[in-house]
Amino acid sequence: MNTSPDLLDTPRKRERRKQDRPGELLDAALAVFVEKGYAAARVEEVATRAGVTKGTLFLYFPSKEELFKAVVRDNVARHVADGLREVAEYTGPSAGLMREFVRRWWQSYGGTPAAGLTKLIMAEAANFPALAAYYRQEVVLPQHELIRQIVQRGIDGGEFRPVNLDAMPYLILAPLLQLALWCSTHTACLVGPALDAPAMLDMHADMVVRGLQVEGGLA
Amino acid sequence: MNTSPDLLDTPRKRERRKQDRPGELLDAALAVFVEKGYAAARVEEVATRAGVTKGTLFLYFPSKEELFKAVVRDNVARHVADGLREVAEYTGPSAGLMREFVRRWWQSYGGTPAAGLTKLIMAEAANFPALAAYYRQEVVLPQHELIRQIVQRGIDGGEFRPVNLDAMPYLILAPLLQLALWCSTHTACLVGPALDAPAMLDMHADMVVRGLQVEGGLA
Amino acid sequence: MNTSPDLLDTPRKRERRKQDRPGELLDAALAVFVEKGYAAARVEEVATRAGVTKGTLFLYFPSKEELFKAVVRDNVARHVADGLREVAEYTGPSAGLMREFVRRWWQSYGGTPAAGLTKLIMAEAANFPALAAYYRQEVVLPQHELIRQIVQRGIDGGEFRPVNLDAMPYLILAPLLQLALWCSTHTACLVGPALDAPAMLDMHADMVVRGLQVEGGLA
Amino acid sequence: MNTSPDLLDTPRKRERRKQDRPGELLDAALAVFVEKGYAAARVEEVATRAGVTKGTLFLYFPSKEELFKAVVRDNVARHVADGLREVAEYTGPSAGLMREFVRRWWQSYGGTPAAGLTKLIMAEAANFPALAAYYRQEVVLPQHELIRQIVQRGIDGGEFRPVNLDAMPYLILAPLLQLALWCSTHTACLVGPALDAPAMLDMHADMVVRGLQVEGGLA
DNA sequence: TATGAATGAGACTTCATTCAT
DNA sequence: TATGAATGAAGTCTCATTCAT
Repeated sequence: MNTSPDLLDTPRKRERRKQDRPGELLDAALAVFVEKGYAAARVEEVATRAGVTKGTLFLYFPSKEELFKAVVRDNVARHVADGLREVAEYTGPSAGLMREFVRRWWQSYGGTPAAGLTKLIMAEAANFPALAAYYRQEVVLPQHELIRQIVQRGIDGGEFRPVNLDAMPYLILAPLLQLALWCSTHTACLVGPALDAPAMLDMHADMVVRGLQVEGGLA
Repeated sequence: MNTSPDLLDTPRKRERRKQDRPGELLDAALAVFVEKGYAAARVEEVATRAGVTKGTLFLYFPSKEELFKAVVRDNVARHVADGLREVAEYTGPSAGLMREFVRRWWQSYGGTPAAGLTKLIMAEAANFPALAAYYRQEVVLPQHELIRQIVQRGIDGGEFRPVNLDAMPYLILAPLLQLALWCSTHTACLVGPALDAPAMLDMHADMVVRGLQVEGGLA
Repeated sequence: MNTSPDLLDTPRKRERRKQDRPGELLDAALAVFVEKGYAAARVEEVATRAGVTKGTLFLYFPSKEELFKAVVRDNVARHVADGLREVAEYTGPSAGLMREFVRRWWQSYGGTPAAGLTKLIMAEAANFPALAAYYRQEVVLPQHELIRQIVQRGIDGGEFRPVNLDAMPYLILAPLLQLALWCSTHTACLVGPALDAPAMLDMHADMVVRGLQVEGGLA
Repeated sequence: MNTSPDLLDTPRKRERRKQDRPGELLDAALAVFVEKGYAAARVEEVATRAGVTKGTLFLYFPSKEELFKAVVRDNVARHVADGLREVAEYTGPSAGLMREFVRRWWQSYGGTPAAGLTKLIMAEAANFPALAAYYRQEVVLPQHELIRQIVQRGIDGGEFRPVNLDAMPYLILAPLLQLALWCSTHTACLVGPALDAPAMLDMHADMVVRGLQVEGGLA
């Protein structure tokens, strides 16, 4: 009957597991959903990967659909704007800022398991319009805004040529998204042996910067 | 009582239908699969959209899976390398060739219903590895090769700077694929009001060409 | 408008086919039903074996069930009591009569395609009680009666020992029915390499006669 | 609050059910398959007779076909050679041995629900050749061998006349099989009011023994 | 909290039957 | 009479969800 004194600071193993359950389930669910797609994913496989049984999963999430929504929210919340805002504090040439953005995007999102969300949301947009809208609001729009700001900064500083600001987010994000997509899919079978992500990112940043710089800018 | 002379060239209604059925079903199936994903698509909806009943569909395709494969093959066969090869005969500056490629890609694939395949294949790659391999072989690799050739041509002609040839296909295709993907998804909910595809394509081609041109090239 | 004079005695080929259709369909149906069972038999296969299409079959028989009933009636009508009655006119020892019965039964029923009916009726008795009753009335009971008469004749003549008349039909028919059953099923897989039917029949008749004869009868 | 001491030896209701389920389902399936035939049997009826719903059945058997195979194997395993081998230890006249064999065959197989298998296998031999082969190997051949041994014993002992050993299994088993078949089918409709099985068996054994005994043997 | 047996709605698929030609 | 495309009822099977333990 003795309650151990460390109850509060050092939860016993059992309890820690309990607290981790939702997280473990969400991780497993993300993996399975990304791999199979929403409809083809079986809740039993999610449960198994999380080390519990089907019934247990339903103690934490009332339905497959809610589990799916939680997966999206969890990963969006986890990564959105994670370190991106600090980009605002960057001082230095806009070319470097752009390269920094690309690097950080990959670090905090594209290279993480959450990148699979991109494919997932894309594939299920028609089936879960509310979720798509949520994703757009929380992920897509902020990223677009950030990119516009970066480009505007370059133009204002005379480093970049004036361009249509609205197109840039798409053109800059597209290779990043596509790369994330390839990496989260069993890449090999679709695009071939090992994509060298870092090299690709550098190349991409390079192309973007060159494409934006004023003509003969560095001459 | 006059036996019309066109009895032979004007097939009777029933027969005409029979010939058109597979095509109508494949079109309907493409639409439903793209919209819902493979697993969430119901064969009954495909049949209904094609104007027939469930049973009829199985007269032409032995299973949902075979229907899916047929959809992929039909659309791949329909568009692959459609007009792309003629690019090879292009004479003139490589910058113009690149712009021509982007324009044609959109015309013959990205802007067609078949563009939905991109999302479909991506989402189902893990569930249908054989199909993914087929797609890679017939669609991905030829496109990559073509892009490498265009860039190489530019480099050889002194118009483009030397770059890592292997990265270029990904960087050039990514915005095209992403645009196709956005357009084939109920775009509005994900990326917002109306994407101006032509403008985006021009901008993309522009960025690519500038990113590749030798420094101060036109100076 | 000239009706050829031989219309009645030498029907033209086309017409003969038409007249034969029902018979050809019944033969094909018997074969398929025996091979697959009623439920597993597909009307299309029956039609194909008869050289026509599904639709044509339904011009002659309004439903699968009616086709089945027709098959039973046709074969029952074809073989029942075919030559058996004449047994009644037999003069000579009852042992010989018994042997003659066995021989004729096989000739006119057990060895014909109609023998497959036995299995069919047995298997479908519960599903088609009316048919089973019909078969019992037209086939089973007459045969039983005949056998009872033969045995009674032997007893009356002092050749056979007095036995329970009611059991004899079963005991005498069982090996015949079973043999018919084995022969109509892909025999090999069930009872092994080639059953020598004639030898078996002789042996059976021999056993029956010996089993019936008065003790030391021929001594 | 008293924890009953028999907690371990009296499984909870749920668990007991779980253990019994396969057996209950197999029994129900045997009955339905025998009654309707494989194709006409509906899995839902099997489930209902076992007191569960459709879905539950598929928890224990992955498909209708596997259920069918399990039914055959279960019943074959249950009865094959059950008590028949002990016949070998029999000491006494071969006539008595033969009568004993007939009695036991009925006791351990013909008179049990498993007897329905005979009809089932016969009817489905063409549709399930592997199953037929299995049945032949495990049931038919051992029985044939046993019968040959019994007859041989009688011949060796001078009790039976020399006969073709290969025909005897068929002739001796045929009435037994046929009787089993009649009893497992709604007998009434096919062979009439109540077959007196015991009397029939005695009569059969009697006929066989008389048919085999050396002429004037008992005189 | 965790289990896992049980459920039943819903999907794919088959095939007897119809009917325009 | 013959065809064969089309139908739709019915059956097998899956899997999210429930609930007694």
